[in-house]
Amino acid sequence: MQQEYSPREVEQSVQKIWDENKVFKAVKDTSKEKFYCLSMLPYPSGRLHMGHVRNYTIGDVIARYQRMQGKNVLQPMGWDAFGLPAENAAIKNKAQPGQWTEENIAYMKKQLKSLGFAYDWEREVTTCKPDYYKWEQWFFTKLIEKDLAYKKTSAVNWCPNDETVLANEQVHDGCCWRCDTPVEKKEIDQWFIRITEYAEELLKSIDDLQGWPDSVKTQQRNWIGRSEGVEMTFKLADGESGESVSIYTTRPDTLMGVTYLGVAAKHPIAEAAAKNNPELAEFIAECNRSTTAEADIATMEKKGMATGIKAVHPVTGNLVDIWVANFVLMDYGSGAVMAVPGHDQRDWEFAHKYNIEILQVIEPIAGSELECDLGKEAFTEKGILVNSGEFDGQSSEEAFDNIAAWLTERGLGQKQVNYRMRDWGVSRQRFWGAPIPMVKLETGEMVTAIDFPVELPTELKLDGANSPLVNNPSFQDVVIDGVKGKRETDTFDTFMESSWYYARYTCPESHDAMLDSDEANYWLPVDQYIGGIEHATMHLLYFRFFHKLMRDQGLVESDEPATHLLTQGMVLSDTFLTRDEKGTKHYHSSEDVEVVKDSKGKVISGTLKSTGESVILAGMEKMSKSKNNGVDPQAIINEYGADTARLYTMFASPPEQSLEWREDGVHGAHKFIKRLWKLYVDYALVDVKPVDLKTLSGKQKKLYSKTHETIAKVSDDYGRRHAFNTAIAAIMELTNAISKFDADDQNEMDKAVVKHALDNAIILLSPVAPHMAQALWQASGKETLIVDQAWPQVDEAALVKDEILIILQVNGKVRGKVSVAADASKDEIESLAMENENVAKFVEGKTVRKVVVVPGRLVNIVAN
RNA sequence: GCCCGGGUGGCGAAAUUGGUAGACGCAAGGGACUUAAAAUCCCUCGAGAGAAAUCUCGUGCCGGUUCGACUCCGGCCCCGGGCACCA
Repeated sequence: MQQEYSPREVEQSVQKIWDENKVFKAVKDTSKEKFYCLSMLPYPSGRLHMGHVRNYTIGDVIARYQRMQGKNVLQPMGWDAFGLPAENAAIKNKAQPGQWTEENIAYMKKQLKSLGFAYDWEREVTTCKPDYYKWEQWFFTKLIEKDLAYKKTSAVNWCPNDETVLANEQVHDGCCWRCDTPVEKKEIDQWFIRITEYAEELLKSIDDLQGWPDSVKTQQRNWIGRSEGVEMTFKLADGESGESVSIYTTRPDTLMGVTYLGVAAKHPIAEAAAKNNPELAEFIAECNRSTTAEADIATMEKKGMATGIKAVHPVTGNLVDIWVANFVLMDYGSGAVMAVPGHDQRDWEFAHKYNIEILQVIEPIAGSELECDLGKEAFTEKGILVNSGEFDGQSSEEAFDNIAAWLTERGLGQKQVNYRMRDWGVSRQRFWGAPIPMVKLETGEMVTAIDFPVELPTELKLDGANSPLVNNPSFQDVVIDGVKGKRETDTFDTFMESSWYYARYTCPESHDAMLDSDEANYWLPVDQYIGGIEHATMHLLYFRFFHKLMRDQGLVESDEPATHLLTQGMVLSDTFLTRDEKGTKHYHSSEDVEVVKDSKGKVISGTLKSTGESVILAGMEKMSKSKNNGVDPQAIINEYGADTARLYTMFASPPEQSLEWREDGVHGAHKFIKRLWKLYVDYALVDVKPVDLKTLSGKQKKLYSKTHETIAKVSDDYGRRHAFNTAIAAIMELTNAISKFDADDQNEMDKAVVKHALDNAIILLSPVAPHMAQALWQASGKETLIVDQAWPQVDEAALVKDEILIILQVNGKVRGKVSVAADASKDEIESLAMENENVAKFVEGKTVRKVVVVPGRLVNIVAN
């Protein structure tokens, strides 16, 4: 055994043992409790980043801990291999996206292996391979059969110059990222999956997700956005051609306050009105010069223009103007809204701007402190109806039901439950994705493909912005039952692949079915899912939805894909920038910056090493290429080893918080490993007798108790709290106690207590730093692997305390401390408190009003 | 704009159910070892006052509840994540 810690040698030799013995191969075994530990699969962008290291270390610590609890653990890994970056790289390098992706996977796999994660690599899934996506295509055709998938028109970002569809990411300040042309909205035919059919179940079963964070569950509830309201129609005024306008409102009680209707620029009424109205046509064109991103739409200036068309108020018969409004979306609801400026703030602002009548139809309940001044703002609370004819005097709640009933009787509307969530658009006009398995026959009929996979050509001709699948006869031309047809050239949204990969891991070798139900139902649901908080709604909702779809297809039995979820925070790092004459920002790597610290060590300024120019300290930001503040995990692994990288990322902050990367901290983690290594090697081959609590001396008992307190703390932190940072802090405390313990070479029991503490320290640390723990384990002569070692049991007797420290307070302020027998009575504690000199000083001259005794903790004397 | 988080020493953080604010670590300062540096080891380390005991202040800001608030409630400020074609 080496006296000095050498991570490179240790890690290589330990990884070799794991590989050669297939230590992490997972096999179904009904005699054991299973534990499926899953980290979100990476997009193969080229190299691992620190976010990956953090995500996968969290998963690995949990997986190894659960294995040592005796469970049959499955921890797989794979690649979310379709996506936009491969297309961009392919166009840039004039190469095939598949080849670029494969090279990235090979490199990143090597990096993952060097970090020592306990993956069963035999289950590796790569989503761009036909044997994976063919089942997704097959499944889509099942959804078509059940009418859970359909085609409709929907808006995309369109660059009129390049004549191509742009992702939101490819739109910069409303313009195309390539040619800077202002982006327009364009309606095109696309495929959708009816997630709204499952909205109610997706909402209700959130309550069953007890192991999911509340923040994610709340975000999902709000995303689904269930509301109860009334759907109703406004007929167009006499003499107007066209149909009626359908709207939905959650406030039918304010119906009498409607003074106008708002419709989307793409609404048929708006388009019809624009035919003879060039000014309106120009306004509609202006509305279409925007992106499809909701954040853009919600923050843009609210604008509108009257169409000149009027609708009839269903109750009063009054005529109300129909306006085109840029904040009404065609893709959401019916593309029209009723506007009540008296009781909706956005409508109020719009009415003010365009001088539209503002009516009060709700007043505050008598005696309430709410103010209603429609000259200042809308009154949006519920209250009592006024100016509402036969509904006057009713409460908002009563009027909701009565107005709904009134409309229902006359066939003008009815109560309806609505969801904010929209159907899932899965069409992408891209070439690096799974082809959507649909065929348009020459008869005009749209049919599902019958042959799977519908394979993506491996040699794609890239000659510009358009998809090489379009106008590509060798891909598109097909004959189904003797009828010629052309294949769909859109590919699937990559969220499709990442919605079911977790199930495929359970049976990656299943060649005649999407899933092998025996395997899937043994391993599923996932017991612990780990990934970034940024996936709280979209991915994690599609993931839940797909599981229910697969259940209803008879592929799995459970209702939810994962029982526990851990969402890890981002990895941030120092950002440095300079500005040129134009004010353009230039980001600089920390390696190129010389920092200046004040006397307390706080960084106060910095200069560029090359030119001496002073830099702006832009604070901690998410590591990214664009900010030039990324730290390459490979450099850390090369310098300090994988165990240090793992230890630092687990110690620096709790997993759910963002992690601020500091090289200094990495160094500190490395120092701790070296210290524990040194302590251990001296004792590695010391042969000791078993420890018996009853015969221990005071100092021995203290270390033995500390050992068992640490076991209890670390077990709880790993298993229940996922507080890896405090678990490591506890192991550090134990290590400090070991090094302070002055063992007598001649005292057998001294050595036994120290060895006991050291053995436990490395077992407890092994999920985080598995290589060094295994190497030390071997060094002490053990032939089994530390990962197969049973997790240590707490000796409860060692936790029993004879004396307890009691805090003495006067009026809530600490005035002293006293050690009392663990079984001291309240009265005894109270009198001990009164005897304390400092306490007496503060009570003197005052009357004791009350004494609060919290057993085992404190005494608070209230006196004045 | 809407939804969800977060804000504690010079820094990362801890305080698990309302009960000692700052565990553990980094940086910094002092010391030991060394020709020297690195490495390692020891000591100090929220601010202010004091020789010390100890006292006062202190968890983004303002207010409230409580014997007692980092923790609960109301209002505000700032930072981050998401908003449906980045993944």
